[in-house]
Amino acid sequence: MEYNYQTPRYLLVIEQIKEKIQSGELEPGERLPSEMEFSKQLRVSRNTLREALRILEEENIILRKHGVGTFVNRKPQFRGGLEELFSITDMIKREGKEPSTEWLLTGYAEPHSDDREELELKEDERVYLVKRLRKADGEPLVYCIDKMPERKLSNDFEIKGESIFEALQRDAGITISYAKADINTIAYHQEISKMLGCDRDVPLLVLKQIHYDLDDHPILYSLNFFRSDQVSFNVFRKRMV
Amino acid sequence: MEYNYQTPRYLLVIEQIKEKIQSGELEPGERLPSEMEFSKQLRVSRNTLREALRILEEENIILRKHGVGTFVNRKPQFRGGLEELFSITDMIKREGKEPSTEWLLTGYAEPHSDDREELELKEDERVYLVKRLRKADGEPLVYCIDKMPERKLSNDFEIKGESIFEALQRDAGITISYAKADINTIAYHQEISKMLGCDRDVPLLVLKQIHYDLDDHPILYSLNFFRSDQVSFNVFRKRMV
DNA sequence: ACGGATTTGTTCGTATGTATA
DNA sequence: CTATACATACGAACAAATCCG
Repeated sequence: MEYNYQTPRYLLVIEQIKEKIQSGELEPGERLPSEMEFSKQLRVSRNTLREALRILEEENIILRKHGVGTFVNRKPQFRGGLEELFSITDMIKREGKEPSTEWLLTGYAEPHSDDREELELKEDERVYLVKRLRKADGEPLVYCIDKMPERKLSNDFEIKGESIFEALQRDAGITISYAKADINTIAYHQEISKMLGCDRDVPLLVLKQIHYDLDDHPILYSLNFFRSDQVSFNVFRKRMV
Repeated sequence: MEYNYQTPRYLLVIEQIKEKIQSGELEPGERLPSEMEFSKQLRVSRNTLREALRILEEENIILRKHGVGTFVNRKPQFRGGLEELFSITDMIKREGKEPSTEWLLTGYAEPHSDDREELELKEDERVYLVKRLRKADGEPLVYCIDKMPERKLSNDFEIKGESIFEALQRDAGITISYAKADINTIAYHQEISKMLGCDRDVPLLVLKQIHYDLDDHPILYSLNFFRSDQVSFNVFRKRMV
């Protein structure tokens, strides 16, 4: 066989695969054909294909799993700027998707030790607890736990189908002014991962926030669990010298 | 046996376990005794112990793995504020630990397609590539990949043992002024997780940053992979109405 | 709990084109 | 032109991880 070394064959294979992804022939998350089959399709040796895959993996375009297969990487499509308190509703709308919320639980509950500390609760004070699953076009995206100190709320405080910020404003006359956010990640959570409908190998981004009112009192303690294959956060960072 | 129902027994068990963690008898990451054995130790039934564990898991103090065991959760000890461009060295020093850096690679390399886009590279332009492993008291904490466009640097540009910001300032007269940061997470990375010495179930926090100079030109493209059991990020978020 | 099938990971051997001294 | 080194390309065999009945 004669070779044309103007451009090496594995580079051509890389372009072919990228094109298949661009054109939608290979969708994010989808499995590529097995190396054996794919190499026949593309009319190159398995080794040449593997060299292409090696580079695509380095470029973070595909993900290879030993004994399982090779997959097109999903890129997070929802992005939230962290400088501002973003509304998850807006984040979803910005992507042209339809936001919806599944209300799992509302009502008073006993606080955990964390809650007591973060919300500066008094002895025996309960919290108003809200658990929600928020979706984009019906696909679960975030699981939200929100807690508010009982004493800050009116007796008949209730939330139904509206934003928590709005309910606090209307029912208790409280304006949220800022929040301290903490970002972390967990590998997998039995319940939460299941509710979000994501596999064992999709970690969750955890956004833990304490919201304060205009008088710097802690009002709202939020835990948000985002699907990390759908969401990323971004920040503008200034250099202070 | 007579019971004292002033406080239910499982709450006492919770306190006992928390105390063991506080006192250091149980260390973060350590496995608790099996439920059978532990319940004998604490002189309660396995069910009572399980009720305590259920709550501790809900409070995120322990982690239970089906068929494996129960573990004390590690709390991230290193925290980085995202508003400012923090130095990882400072982040480590702030915790009273000794920072050190293992230089894995420095030199020119071919850019990936991402690099080309983010750094606005010219055709055939290479990047100066730095790979480092940064440690606290000898323990790996972050794996860093940094890339700079060739054309912005002097011919004899070289980095050895100093900060990249300093080297850019000294050798190329470039001042980094701000950065756009993107936060995400990946479940596991064969090489990187191994280098950081963390298990399959510790995800990595990924901080992807593009740094700009005073003229808003992209100068430095950084990928930082943090051990998520050691590090968390925090931000102060203002409400814009 | 086990075995077999599938898939990726690794390492050989071999051959050819390109670049350089 | 030769000798050498290197990157590219193909094929084959085996190891290791995973999946499924």
